[in-house]
Amino acid sequence: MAKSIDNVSINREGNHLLSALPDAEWQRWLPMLEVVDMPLGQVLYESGGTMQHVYFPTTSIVSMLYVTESGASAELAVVGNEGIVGISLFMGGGSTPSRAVVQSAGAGYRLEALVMKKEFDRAGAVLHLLLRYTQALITQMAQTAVCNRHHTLDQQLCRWLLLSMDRLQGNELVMTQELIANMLGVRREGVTEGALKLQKLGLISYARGRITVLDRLGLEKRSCECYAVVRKEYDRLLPDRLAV
Amino acid sequence: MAKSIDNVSINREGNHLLSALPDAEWQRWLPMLEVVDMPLGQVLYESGGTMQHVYFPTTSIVSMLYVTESGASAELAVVGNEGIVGISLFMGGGSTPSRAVVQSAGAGYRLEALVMKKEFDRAGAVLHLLLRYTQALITQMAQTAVCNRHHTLDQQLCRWLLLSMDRLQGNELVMTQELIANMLGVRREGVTEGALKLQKLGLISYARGRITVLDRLGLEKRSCECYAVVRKEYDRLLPDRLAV
DNA sequence: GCTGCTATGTTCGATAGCGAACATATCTTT
DNA sequence: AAAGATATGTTCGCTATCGAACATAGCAGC
Repeated sequence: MAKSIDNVSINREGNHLLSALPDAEWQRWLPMLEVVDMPLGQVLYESGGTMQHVYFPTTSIVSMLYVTESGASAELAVVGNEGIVGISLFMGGGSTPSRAVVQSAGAGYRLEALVMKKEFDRAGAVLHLLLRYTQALITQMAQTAVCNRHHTLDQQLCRWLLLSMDRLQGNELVMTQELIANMLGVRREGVTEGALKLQKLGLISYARGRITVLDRLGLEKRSCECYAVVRKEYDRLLPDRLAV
Repeated sequence: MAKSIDNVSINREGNHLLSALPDAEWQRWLPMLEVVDMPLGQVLYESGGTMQHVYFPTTSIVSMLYVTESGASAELAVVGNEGIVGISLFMGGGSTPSRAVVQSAGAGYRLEALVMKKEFDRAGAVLHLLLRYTQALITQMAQTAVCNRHHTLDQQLCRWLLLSMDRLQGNELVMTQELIANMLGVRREGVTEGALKLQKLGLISYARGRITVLDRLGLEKRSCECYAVVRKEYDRLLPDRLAV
């Protein structure tokens, strides 16, 4: 139990938005923040559904995913320890046409929707921090749109790996090619071919759902510009977050 | 001159965000709002550039456009009389990696950046209105990403025509196929072929940069779901706007 | 009424990614 | 050790879109 209390105080650094909070806010939020386990595939909110909580991932990654009428899917953005899941809560809509799914199992904090809304409406540092984060997220979504239009599957795979690695500690990613294909909105076979190339080049190695990045710079070189644009914009807008 | 004053009072209805303002705000803004002409191709802000004003289009349409390193372009969202150009100003970033270009000539209001920021930071109705609008815009960008991934050029052309028509009065659009191709991020020839099909079906007619929509419902049927999703979300989030 | 410019129409080979079917390999359970 | 499930590898024909080249048609200016 002492360990658990330790974790709580340590983990303030686990999510960069939380760690960027002024001390007063952090102290006020602390008793209301719940540590939650976020297993692979968990749906944090459904398309059009109202959300009961917002989530601050620490060791997990969450995808904002859109599923078309015909069943095809496409990731709009990915949220990890740098962000928050559920922006539509404070943006005023309360729901979005997309879905939030845990893409890489791990942990996070959650805060009740009502509490979050009240904190946001104090119109202080929290509001400005969250809006800056939202703009970074907008950039990611915009770049996803561009990338979907103009860049090859191989480039997109690199971009996706890099974005994901930035949101995790270590250089390993627990993720099948099937799931990656779902995120990118392409066929699994396409991801297999792309991954094979990257492995032959010595940039990554993988086996049955475990991908290890061996050469980060190599990936960046093979990626389209989209990764760097997004990365740069996150760094610019959220300078308080920890280096990754 | 009397006419011009008339226009001002009439034109409050020209932009739905302005018309949704509480009366107090409108009265305060009125002397600070500048009527501006917005000619085709005008760049309201450049990628990464700071903006001096925010714009409220009335009879014009503005595209948020991203241009890749290789010169390819893709529209992220379109803003017309329902919205505002320059959200990054109040979101906190001050700039974005995208560009805002006038896609259909017309007029609009503009407000000085500093004034806008001050008004937003009053944290009242203006803030909430603008954030709801921003969420609608986010939906449009998300749907653009999905559409770029999964839908055919023909479907996207229909979506684009419908989104544009919603932001203009009348059923005519002054726009060359070359420009449309730029927005959709495809070749001009592809747009020509798509437009030909639509014309043969009697859904539109066009000649040298003038497109007339003859059968709106027909376009909606040929469009992908993306148009309806975006439209619905705008209606949900901005219920005060005028019917189009 | 000619000239040039812009907008649209047409064609052809190339290619990235799709859809489907099937093969192999590794892990899990019994 | 056998059986099943899961993850990855491979192949083949197909289609939408691309890239490029060129043809036509309407409008603008001289």
